Amino acid sequence: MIERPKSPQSAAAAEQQLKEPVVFIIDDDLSVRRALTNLFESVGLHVAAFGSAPEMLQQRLPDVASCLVLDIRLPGLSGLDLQTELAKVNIHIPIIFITGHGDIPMTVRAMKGGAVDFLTKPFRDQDLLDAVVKAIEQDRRRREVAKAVAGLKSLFETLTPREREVLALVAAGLMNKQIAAELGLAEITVKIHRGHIMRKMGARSLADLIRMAESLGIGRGKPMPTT
Amino acid sequence: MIERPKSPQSAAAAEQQLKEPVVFIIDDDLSVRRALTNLFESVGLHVAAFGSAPEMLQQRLPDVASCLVLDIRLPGLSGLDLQTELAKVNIHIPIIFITGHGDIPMTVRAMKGGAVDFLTKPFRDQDLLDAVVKAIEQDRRRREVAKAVAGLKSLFETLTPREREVLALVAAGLMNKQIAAELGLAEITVKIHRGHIMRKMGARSLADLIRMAESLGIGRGKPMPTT
DNA sequence: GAGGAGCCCATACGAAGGTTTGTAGTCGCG
DNA sequence: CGCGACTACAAACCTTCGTATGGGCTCCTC
Repeated sequence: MIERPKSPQSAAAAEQQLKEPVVFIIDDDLSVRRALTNLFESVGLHVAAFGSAPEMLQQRLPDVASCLVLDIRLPGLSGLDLQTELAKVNIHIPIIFITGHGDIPMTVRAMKGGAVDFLTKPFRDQDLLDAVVKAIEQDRRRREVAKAVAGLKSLFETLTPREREVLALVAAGLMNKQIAAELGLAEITVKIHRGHIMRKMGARSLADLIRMAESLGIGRGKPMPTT
Repeated sequence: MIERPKSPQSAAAAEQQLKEPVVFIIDDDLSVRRALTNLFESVGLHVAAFGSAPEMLQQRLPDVASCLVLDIRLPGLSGLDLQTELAKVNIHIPIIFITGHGDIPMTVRAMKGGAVDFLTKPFRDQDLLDAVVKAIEQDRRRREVAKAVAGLKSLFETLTPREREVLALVAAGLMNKQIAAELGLAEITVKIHRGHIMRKMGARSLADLIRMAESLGIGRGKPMPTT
């Protein structure tokens, strides 16, 4: 459950394994990569630059707030394609597109796909920096929420099947005797399950438990769009 | 609390006061308005068309699912400006932009501002219809949620100041005796307030009440981005 | 085949939640 | 000034919750 890779395979991802945000760059033009790298490093941001999408996809993405500065026009897998791919694999890194020759449909598709910003060359360095800072902050918040939910999920998984059933009915607001009837149990049994649930979930009050269940999409909530 | 206007002041808004969705159109070109109106009416959608933004702003917007098809280039108040204005006044109608001469920055601004879609002329009728249908569905869902929250709010407003304090602490998961201590009351008094709260809010269980409090941003929730 | 996990239940008891009935003080308003 | 609201509390009573102790069953694994 707790896994912590100790042998980083990529130099790029390795050095900022800790907590510093990282800006990923994908651009097939080396001089652009260099310029962007310099720009970001000049404000103290860590950078990992790649010449193509596949190069980046091979990497183990570090578990820190990050964003991706992406040229929309790339040989092979285009920027938009990469955006689609990442979404498919459930990687939600915020993307900032840059392009020299973009058009409106491309822009619309990118923004609909959740892009943070879309800049046309030439752009002001400051605009890109602003977008990057904003994107990283957004990713940081997203990761916070995701981590919290993941924590809840792992707690939930320590529950036995029966306990999960009981939890669902508790979250629905039924009384112990109603839950017992529903599941064909004695009330005392429900109480015991309930006690286990509270302890395992680390809930300090019913209000707590209800909110946890809500976050997990149990009882009355609709399933979350995942991490 | 229940208000239902019976004297519609605008013909346009009047005829679909009931439940049919409405497509608003703003375009300074009469022929475009006509064409779009025909297009939408041909698929059974109600339409209200205007030649400029102020014309529409004067209207009483009907309380039904709707969307706005907006030319980005308008004399006076531009489409983007209107989008900004509407956001300021807390009107969240989904907007579909259409334009003949758009550029990417405009597109980005529009999409960042929450636009549903951004079409460039010439576009396929079907694309516009798809966008409109999607936008209306989105608005319908938003209105549902907003209505539910508004209902909760009006219930909450029937609570006395003291009852609200108690509710907050209940939602935080405190026991009656703790709430009593916190507020300098006897436990029995808290129980009585609690009973009133349950009845006034129409909560059928504590789980119910907790979720209501959550929706209202009470206890542990963060304030919602409003309606 | 001993141990553990998961499930079920009884008895017993104390703690917490909730209602009813009745009392009482303060305020503001018509 | 009387009435209604909001507030607060007590006594009495019942329900619901929660836990502890102890017992029993099945299934699976080491």
